[in-house]
Amino acid sequence: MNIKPTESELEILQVLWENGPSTVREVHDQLIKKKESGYTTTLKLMQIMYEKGLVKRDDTNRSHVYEAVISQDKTRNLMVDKLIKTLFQGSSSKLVLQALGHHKATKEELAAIRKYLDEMEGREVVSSRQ
Amino acid sequence: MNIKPTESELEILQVLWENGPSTVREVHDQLIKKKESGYTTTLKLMQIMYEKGLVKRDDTNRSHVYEAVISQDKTRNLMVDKLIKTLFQGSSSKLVLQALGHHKATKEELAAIRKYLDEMEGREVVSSRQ
DNA sequence: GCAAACATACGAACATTTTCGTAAATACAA
DNA sequence: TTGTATTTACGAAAATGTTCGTATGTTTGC
Repeated sequence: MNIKPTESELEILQVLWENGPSTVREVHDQLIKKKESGYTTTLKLMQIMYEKGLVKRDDTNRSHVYEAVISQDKTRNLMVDKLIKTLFQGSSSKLVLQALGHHKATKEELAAIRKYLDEMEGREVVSSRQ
Repeated sequence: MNIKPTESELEILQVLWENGPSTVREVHDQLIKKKESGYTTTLKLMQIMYEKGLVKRDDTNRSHVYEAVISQDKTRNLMVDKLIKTLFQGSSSKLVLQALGHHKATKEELAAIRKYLDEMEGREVVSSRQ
């Protein structure tokens, strides 16, 4: 998959990931909560995404139902990868420290990260809980 | 600062951050190591960046010397912020786990992250290793 | 001084992305 | 049936980003 979604395409994918397969109308109704735009604009974008293979669609009914082809996880990975390459000299830990340094995380989140580090280093996870 | 550098602009900023204030020639010589392109293309881009306020320049000499206005750290933060907002539902820890999960980090890097977590949680750093 | 090399300025072509108007088909309601 | 609303398809304008040719001025070496 060599395809990098554009900004607008990402917004649409976001809706499809959250709400599952949707019609253009449904996607558009979500989008306009955030930003003014015409219906045919959303339609056109989704048609282009279809041509690109970013979404598939069921056109048995008059209102076609679109579904994301590329998963959120894959896309996240793609974008993180690019960011690390272009802005963090290929160092994922730099990105991690940047993210932790500038964005609040809850106790639970930090614990989750720590747990992940533990597993990664092959340590025994301390059973400090019931 | 409402300005989001474009892809090409980021490449130029990268060079300016690494090498400090530079002439168009110097920047261009770096860029062509990665990608074919004409000199006037680089020139034009840097002129546009100047108009946008992304760089400042010293034009006392014939070869103008350009310098990044926005710092690498600020830019990194900006981009990470956007990524977290648009793809990770505002959760920085999701981004962190994604980055750690899909990209190799060295032992030292992992240790640095752990140390950061320790400090963040106000814990004593356990010296459990040599 | 003069030509070659090098620098900036500028406009325009080109590419990509976004936006929307209009037409045609289909469903729906009176 | 007839008109109103909804949908897709399509083309093209508008907006943004990238690339480069050409003109013009400046420096350098002979």
